[in-house]
Parts: sequence; structure tokens; C-alpha cells
Amino acid sequence: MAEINHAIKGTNDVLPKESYKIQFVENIMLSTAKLYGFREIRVPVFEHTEVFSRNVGDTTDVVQKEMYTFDDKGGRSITLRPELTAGVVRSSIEHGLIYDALPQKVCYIGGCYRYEKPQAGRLREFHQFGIECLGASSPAADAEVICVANQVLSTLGIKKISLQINSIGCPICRKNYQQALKEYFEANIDELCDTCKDRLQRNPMRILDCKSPVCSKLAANAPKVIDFLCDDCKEHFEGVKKHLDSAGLKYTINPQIVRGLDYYTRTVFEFVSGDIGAQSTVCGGGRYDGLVEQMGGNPTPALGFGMGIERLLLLMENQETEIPDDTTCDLYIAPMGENAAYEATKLSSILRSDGFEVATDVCGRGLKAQMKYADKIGAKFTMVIGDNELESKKAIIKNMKTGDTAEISLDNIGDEFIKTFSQTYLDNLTDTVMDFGN
RNA sequence: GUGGAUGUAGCUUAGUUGGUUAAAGCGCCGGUUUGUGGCACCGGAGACCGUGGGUUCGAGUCCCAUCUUCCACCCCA
Repeated sequence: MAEINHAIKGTNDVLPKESYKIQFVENIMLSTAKLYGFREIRVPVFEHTEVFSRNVGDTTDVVQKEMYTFDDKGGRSITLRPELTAGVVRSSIEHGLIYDALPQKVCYIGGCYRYEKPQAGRLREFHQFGIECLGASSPAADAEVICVANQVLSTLGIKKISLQINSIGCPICRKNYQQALKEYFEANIDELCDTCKDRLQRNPMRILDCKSPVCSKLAANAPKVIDFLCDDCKEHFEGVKKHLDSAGLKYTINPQIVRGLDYYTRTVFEFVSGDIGAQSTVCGGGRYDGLVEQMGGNPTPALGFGMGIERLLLLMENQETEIPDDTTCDLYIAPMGENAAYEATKLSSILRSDGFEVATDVCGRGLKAQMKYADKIGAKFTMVIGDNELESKKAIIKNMKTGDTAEISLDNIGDEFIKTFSQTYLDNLTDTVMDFGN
């Protein structure tokens, strides 16, 4: 297939028969976040490259080898966002959100871009739902953020997903920890894989994440961050756990969770599932108390998470999570002849402004073909208009499911249809509910 | 970036040891008295067999390269 007929590698088209599922999921995300006071923020898909390279961390893979970076016509280095936190923080500083009443709670849905090799649950363009809570240092904030993610997942009906948490400390206690870690791995340097030898110098905590059998075996016995936490960090982590307990969330402490972005401090967490192939993390996040200051704002503690929408949808598909069916056409009007076509346009427009989903012929087709089409698009009712109807100002509407018919006055189509429709519609609703019960 | 699998109509596939105008089902369009869908029957459109080379008198079928898709590594959501 020619290139021009083919979507770019790692990108996905969402077709009409799938898009309603995404809309369903996104509505739940946004409305759940709102229950906790998080309001939507929209930021550009591209930023100055430094926004990411300096803040996501230039030792991370994301920055080192996965960014879509290019020069624009003005010679600026531009990067398609690989994640949203950096841009949201930039925006919050630029527009003074962090100087307003704290905490500022924002949420977002948007595309992210990473030059990776696609596989199950991993695309080059993917979409994230996320939230950021700016200006809150208490452990209660950590728990609240985690609760949002948890409530989204449970409202969607996700099963068998586990919450894993860890604390990676603050810059002070992390320094001690990294020193201890370095010493531990240096003693075993010959056994480490090549990339980990490199990591040892640049960022030893990354080794804990390595999946090579030798490294992960070494990592299992490595010093644990939790043992090196300073009193403040320890107390904070205890507080987070207590708040999670109070909220009734189950979690496991996983010292291996390190996260791949450099800005994290203290609490880090992931929601993982074994039902989507190798990419098991559906949601990941944590606290980033230093980021706002690092980006030029007043020192402001903050935290958030990102949730992969495609991964979530994949998970829901694999778990056969129920998603309500898409709605279909309420009424199809089949005109016969030119005058009837004008009448159909008039009637459809009246009914549509009453909020009904109405379709009519836009292909100039015959009656039979129109009826077939009405059936295919799942029209609940059909109505034929020809010379007779134009003259008598009355038409027959037909319930496509039951075959029942009723006469309706064209002069008063809005009210008449509402009357007929609501009655039959309620009957159908009852059927639907019973179907779900099976 | 590394590795394995894959690629024939919109979809799912058939295509025999390489041999004339590449099949089928589903879907799409139309028809079976221009006034009524689902069923049935009939007909039609639709594929330069992923792309580019090569071997051959001749390739969807063999060889090479390349791309795509899928899966895994790496990393992450």
C-alpha cells in the first residue's frame, strides 16, 4: 500500500464504531476527577524542547532516545510532548496558577508522542488521562490523587488490577541511598549488563528496574530505598499508607518501583495488570516536590499521575468489561419524490432541534433501499413521506423492532413524535434492562 | 535500537510440484410490480496478490532487499 494511504507507524485510527467507547471512558475520567475538584486544563502538544529535556530528565530513555524533536521554521527546537506533566507545570507557572489559592487541581486528556517500537499496549501516539495537584504537601494529597485513579478504574469496571506504592525519598535521603546503592553494585560490577554498567554512573536507581535476570537478581538483594528514608520522608510515607487505609484502598509496597522520569520524589505508585501483555502499567504517577521550583516557580510541592487510555481500553477488551452500546438513529424519514424530500428536510430539522437523532435520504435512493439503510443504521422508527402524506398532512411511523405502526400528524410532528416515541422508547428500555440481566 | 512471526478485494480466507482473463464467504451497490427493513433468489462493482529488484519462456507461488502489522526485549502510560 502506498505510503500516502497508510497511517504512520505506531499511530492508530479510531473508527466510528469504536469512538463511542473512548468517549464513554473519557467522560468517566473527567467526571470522576471533578468529584475531587480537578478541572480540565488544555496545553499545547508541543513545547520548547528544554521543557522536557531539563525536567523529565536527560538521563531518561524518554528524553534520550524517544522524543520527536525538530526545528521549526524560526529555528526553535520543538518537541512533541512525551508526557503531560512538564507542560502542565509550565503552564501553571506561566499563568500564575501556583500563586492562586492552593492546592490547584487540574486534569487533562491528550495525545503523547514517543518514538518507540510499537507492540501490545505501546504506540508512538498514545493518549493519557492525568491529574496534577499543585501546592499540597500533606500525605492526604497523595492518597487523594491515588483515590482518583482508583475510582476511575473501579467505575469503569476494571478487575484484577493492583496498586503498588513505594517511596523514593527526597533529594537529601536519596543522596545517601544512591551512595549505598552505588557501593553495592560496584562490588558486583562484572555481573551487571552493559546498560546497567552505564546506569551505575548516571543513575544507579535505574538498575532496580532492569529486567535482565542477573541484574534483577542482584537488585532483589540491593539496599532498599525505604531503609534510607529520612525521618520526614518516612513519616510522610506512613501517612500516605494510613490515608490509603482510611479510604479503604488495598495496596502492596513494591520497593522495585522507581519510575522512569527524573522529577519524582517521595511517593511513587503504579496500577498494574497482567491482562494486557508485557506493558502492564495502566497508570503511573507520584510526587514531584522539586519540579515547580526547578522550572522557575515558587517552591511548590505537587504530585499527579498519568493513565494510558489505549492500554485501559485494551485491558477492558481483554476483561470483557461492559460498555453501554452506542445510541442509534431515533427516526429515519424516507421521502419519495422531490416535494417529499423538502418536507423531510423540514421535519428532520424540527425533530433534531428537539434533540432527536434523525436521518433522512441524502443519496436520492428508492424506498426499498432507504428502508434497508434505515435497518442497517439501527433506526428505531421509520416514516415514509410521499404525495399522500403531503396532502393529508399525516404519516405512518413504524417501530422497526416490533413492526407496530401509528399515525402521526405532520403539522405537529415534534409533540406527536415525543408522545409516540417516549411510550415505545420506555418499552424498549425495559427490554434492554432485561437483556442485560441475562 | 535488537529479535521472532506476518502481509492475496473493505473484512476473513482459498490458491495444488511456478503455467492462460487470481477464487469464495461476509460486507457494499442494484434488482425480484418507485409505497415499506430483517429472509430468500438474481445481478453488479471491487485486488496492479505490501513495495522494489532478481531467477525463469512464464511468479501470488522461488531468492534478495525494504516497508507495514503483530509479539517479545529495552523503556514506559
